[in-house]
Amino acid sequence: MISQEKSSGTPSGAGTPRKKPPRPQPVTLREVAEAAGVSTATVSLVVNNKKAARISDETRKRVRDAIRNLGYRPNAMAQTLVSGSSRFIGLVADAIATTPFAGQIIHGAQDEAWKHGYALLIANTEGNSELETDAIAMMLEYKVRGILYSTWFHRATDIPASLREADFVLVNCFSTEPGARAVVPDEAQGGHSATEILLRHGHRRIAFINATIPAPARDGRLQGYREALEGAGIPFDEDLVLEAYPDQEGGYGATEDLLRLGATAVYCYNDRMAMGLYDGLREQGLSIPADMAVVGFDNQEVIAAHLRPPLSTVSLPHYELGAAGVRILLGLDEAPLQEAAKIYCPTIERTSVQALAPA
Amino acid sequence: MISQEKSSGTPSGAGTPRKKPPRPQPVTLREVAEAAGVSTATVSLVVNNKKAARISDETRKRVRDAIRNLGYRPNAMAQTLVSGSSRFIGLVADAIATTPFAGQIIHGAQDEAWKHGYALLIANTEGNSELETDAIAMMLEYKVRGILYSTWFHRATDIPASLREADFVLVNCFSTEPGARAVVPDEAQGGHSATEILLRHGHRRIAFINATIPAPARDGRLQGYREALEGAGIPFDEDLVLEAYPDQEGGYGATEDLLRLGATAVYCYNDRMAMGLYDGLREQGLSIPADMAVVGFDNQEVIAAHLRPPLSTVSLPHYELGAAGVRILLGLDEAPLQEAAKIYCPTIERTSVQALAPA
DNA sequence: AAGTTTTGCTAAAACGCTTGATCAAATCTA
DNA sequence: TAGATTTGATCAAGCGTTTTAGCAAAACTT
Repeated sequence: MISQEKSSGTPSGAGTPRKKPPRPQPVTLREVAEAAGVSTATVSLVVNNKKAARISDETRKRVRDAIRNLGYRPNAMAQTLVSGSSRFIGLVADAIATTPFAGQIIHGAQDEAWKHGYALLIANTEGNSELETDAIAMMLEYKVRGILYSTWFHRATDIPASLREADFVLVNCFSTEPGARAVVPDEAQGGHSATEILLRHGHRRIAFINATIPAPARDGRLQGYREALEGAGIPFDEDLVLEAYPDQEGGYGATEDLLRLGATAVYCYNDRMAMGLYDGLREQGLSIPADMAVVGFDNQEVIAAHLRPPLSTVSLPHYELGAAGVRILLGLDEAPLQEAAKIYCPTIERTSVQALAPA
Repeated sequence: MISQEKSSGTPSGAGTPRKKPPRPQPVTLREVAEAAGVSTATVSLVVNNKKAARISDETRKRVRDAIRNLGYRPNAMAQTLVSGSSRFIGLVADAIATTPFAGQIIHGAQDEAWKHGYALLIANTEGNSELETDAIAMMLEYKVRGILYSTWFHRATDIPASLREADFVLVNCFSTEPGARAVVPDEAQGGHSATEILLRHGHRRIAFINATIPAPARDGRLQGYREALEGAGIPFDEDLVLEAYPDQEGGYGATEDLLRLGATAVYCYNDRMAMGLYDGLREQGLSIPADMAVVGFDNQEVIAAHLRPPLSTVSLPHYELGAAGVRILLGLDEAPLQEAAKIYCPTIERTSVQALAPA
C-alpha cells in the first residue's frame, strides 16, 4: 500500500538483500554508539550536551559524525519514560477548531507551548462529554504536563472529574470552584473601550445593542458600557440599550428600534450584529459613519476589516488567551487565586466612526 | 519547579495522613499487580483484554478492582516504547489554526484520527521553514505514525526533506513529485457545480469574477465554469470573465465592469468577493437576486449564510480534507498514484439565486 | 493410574534512553 | 616517585510496559 524504502539500518547487517524493505527501523542510540565506537552513555551525554560530562573533543566529534551519518533521532518516548514527565500539553476544546476565530486559541497555545519546548496535543470534543472524557484520559495516559480546557465562547463551565487528575487551566471559561485557574477575556474593559471610541469622537447619545442570550460577555460588555458612560459624566439611560440575537439577522432586525432612539452612535454586542445593522441602516438610506457611528466587538476575521466602511471594534484576544493559558499552566504567569485572569481586549479603530458633526 | 508528592502507592504503606498531597505519582502496573496479588504480566493481560490469555474470572475481577481502587492509567509512553509505534498522527499546518475556516482541516483530521485510536499532534509553522523543520523533527522524535502536511489554501508545495523520513500525506496541497500522496478539493467540480446552480435557474449569460492571483483554485474554478457552460450548450465567452483581487474590496471594485456585461447572473471566485459585490450592487440600486443572481465559493462561515440575501455557494470541504488525509495515511482509503485525491465540493443553495424572469 | 492436555499464571527479556557510580589512565602534587 | 587528583569514558540499573516461553496444578484421557 504505502511503498517506502529502506536505507539499511545497521551497516554490518550483511544480508538478504530485500527489494523494498519498508520504512527503516529508526536508528537507536546503541547503533550510534557502535558506529562511533563508544558506549551509549557517551552518546547520550553528547546528544544532550551535558555540561557536567567530560568528553574529549575528539570523541565528541566522532559521535556527532556518527549521528549525522546514521540520521539518528532520539526517541522521545524513551526519554519521557525515563525522565518521568513528558513535554506535552493537552488542549481540549469544545468546538474550537470548528468555530472560525477561536482557532486562535490553538494558535496561541501552540506558539507558547512550543516556546517552552512543549508540543500540543489537541482534542475537539464537540461538546460530547463522552468524547471529552476519553480525550482527557488519552492525555493523561500520555502523561501530559497539563491540560488546557477551553471553550469556544466565554462561559462558565463545570470541571470534568478526570480533568482534576491533571494540572489544568480553564481557557475562555471559568468555574466558580475556588482554586481552579482560569483565563478569560476582559469583557468589561472591552465594553469600556468600545464605548470610549465613540465618546472620544464626541458622541454622547450612544446606543448599545446587547445580546439576548445570557453570557458573561453580555454582562461584562454592558458593564463596560455603563462605566465608560459614567466616566464621561453621561448618565446611564436604560432606554438606550436594546437587545437582539447576536448575529447578522439580529443586528438587522434591531435597526428600526435603534433609529427611534435618536442616538448618533451605536455599539454592537458583536461584529456580526454590526454587519446586519449595516444592511439595515443602508436600507434606510442612512450612511455610516455620517448618520450613525458604529462599533462592534470581536474583530472577527473576514468581517470587521472588510465591511463598508471598515468596522471599528474591539478584539477578542483569543491568541493571548491560549498563550496565557500555557504560561499559567507552566507557572510562568501568576494566576489570580479567586478569579479568572482577565486578558485585555485591544481596540481596533477603523472608519465606521467619525467625529460627531457639531450640531 | 513541579512539586509532586507520592501518595503512598501500596495500601500497606500505613499512613502518614497528609493534608493536601499534591498531584500523586501516577499508579503503575506493578502497583496494581501487588495490590491484586498477581504478576504484572497478568495485569497487563487483563488491561488489554487479550483474548488469547487464560485468566480466571476471579483473578480478572481482583485485578479490575485493584485498577479501579488505585485509579490506574496505563503509561502510553511505555506502551509506545515497547510496541515501537505510537498512536500519534502529526499535523503540520502553515497557518491553519490562524485562518478562519481551514481550522476545519484540524477538526476533520482529529475526528478521523480519533476514530482509529490516534491522537493528533499539531504544529503551526506560520510559513516559517525553520519552525517547520523543528516541528517535523519533534513529530519524528515522538514516533508519529505519520504526518499530515497541510496548507491553508490549495496550492502546490515542496516537500521538506525531513518530511520524507515519515509516512506523510499532503492535505490541501500537492507536489509534482511522483508518489507523494495528496488530497485536495475538486476545484473544477466545484466551479462546475457553482455554474450549474445558475444554469439550473435559467441563466444563460453568466459572468465569472475570477481571482487575479494564480492558484489551482483559479484555474480549476474557471475550468469548471467553462465545462458547465459547454455542457449546457453555451459557448464560452471570454469577455464574461473578469478578474479581481479575491476579497471584499475586489468584489466591490468589480461591480462596474460586471454591470457592463449585461449578465443576469454572476459566479464569484469566493464568498468574500460576493460580499463586496453585494455592496457594489446595492449601491447601484440593484437587488439580488432579482436584478442579478450571485453565487460564491467557499461557504465561508459567518459570511455566506448571513448575507442579505443569504448566498448560494459551493463549500470547500476542509473537514473532509482532514479526514481523508488521515484515512489515506492509514491506508484506509486508496490515494490515486499519480495525482492528488480530489474531494467533492458540495453545493449550498440559498436565496441569492432565483429563476430568471422570462424576458 | 499414568500419560496427555488444558488452564492459569509468572519470569524475564526486551523497548531506547538517562544517570549515578565506577574505574582506568593521565596528570598533577609535594 | 608514590599518592592524590583530574580526565574520559563505561557499567548497569531503571523507567512502565508487552509478550514469549515455561511451569505447576487441574482436568481430561484411556
